[in-house]
Amino acid sequence: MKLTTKGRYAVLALTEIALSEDKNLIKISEIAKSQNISSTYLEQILSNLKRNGFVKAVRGPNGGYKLALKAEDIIMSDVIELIEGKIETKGCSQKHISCTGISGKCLNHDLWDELGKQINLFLSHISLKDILEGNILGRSRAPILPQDCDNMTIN
Amino acid sequence: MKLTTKGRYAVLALTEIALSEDKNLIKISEIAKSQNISSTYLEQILSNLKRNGFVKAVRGPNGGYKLALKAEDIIMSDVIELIEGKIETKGCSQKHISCTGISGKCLNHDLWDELGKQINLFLSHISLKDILEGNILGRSRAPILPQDCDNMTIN
DNA sequence: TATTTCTTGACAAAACTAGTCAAGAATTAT
DNA sequence: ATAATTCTTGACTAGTTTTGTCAAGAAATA
Repeated sequence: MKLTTKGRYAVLALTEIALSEDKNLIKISEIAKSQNISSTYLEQILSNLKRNGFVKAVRGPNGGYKLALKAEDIIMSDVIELIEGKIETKGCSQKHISCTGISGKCLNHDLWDELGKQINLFLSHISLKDILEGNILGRSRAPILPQDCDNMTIN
Repeated sequence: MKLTTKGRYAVLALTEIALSEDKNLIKISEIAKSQNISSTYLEQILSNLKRNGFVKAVRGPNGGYKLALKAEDIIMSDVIELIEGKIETKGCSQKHISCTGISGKCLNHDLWDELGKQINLFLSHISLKDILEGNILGRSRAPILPQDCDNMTIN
């Protein structure tokens, strides 16, 4: 599990691209200047977003980037997974051996699995449109209490 | 935001220590062997947990570690924050300058702030006791929908 | 045809992770 | 007291990852 500048720059760039939709195209250099990011570093990130269908590029004079999808269809969990890789955590250090501690059972996998699920669940409910509209604050939620679990199906 | 082996080893070690509570003390070498972790590396982690009041150490023959708190009072958000540092993410790359993009407003801070909040909220509801009892799976929750936010107070 | 802009891949400094190692301090058993 | 055991602390290090830079090239347009 990690979140580096690369993931943040990706969202930042998408936001800037979306905000320029009226002008149709925005250049890497414009995003880089506006956000104080190295433009050569941004190239890598945008190139990746392009290869995976989030944005489209136009070369040549007056070229630049635009969104390839509608803002509401650009989901943060997809973007972050593309740029940062899958959010996954192993609960114990066993690599090939089956994972059993003194207890005879690894009690830790569940924690990290569920945390990963929680992060993904959160990000999968947030689109670029939500960001543009400032619809983010106050959305996090406490987990379900154990006593509540009994009568529930697990997703 | 990050989660490394150090954080996972910490939880793993706490679990092993808790499971040995009947024997009262467990040695670093026992945990290391049982979980296939370098014992010299574990030393650093347990030393840190000790300095911060999560476990107690007894030196000398038949020495070892035990919990300094009840399992239900060892909260995962505290443990992870101690070992990994604060879960915090900056939404943009501006360092000293006030954070304004083309939009005149940074639309990204909210996303990372809220994600950090979500992670902390999740981990703050999970104690070592929950882990020992296997009470973790199925606890993650979808975020609150934007339209639901209007009538709610933000925590 | 020249200029602009994206494209790709190689390269590299700095920071971080995941350890190792060694000297020492405290405790207990003998 | 002494030896053995166990934790304590801090310095050190190899390897990986992050965060970039750089250069050569391809596509589009004026």
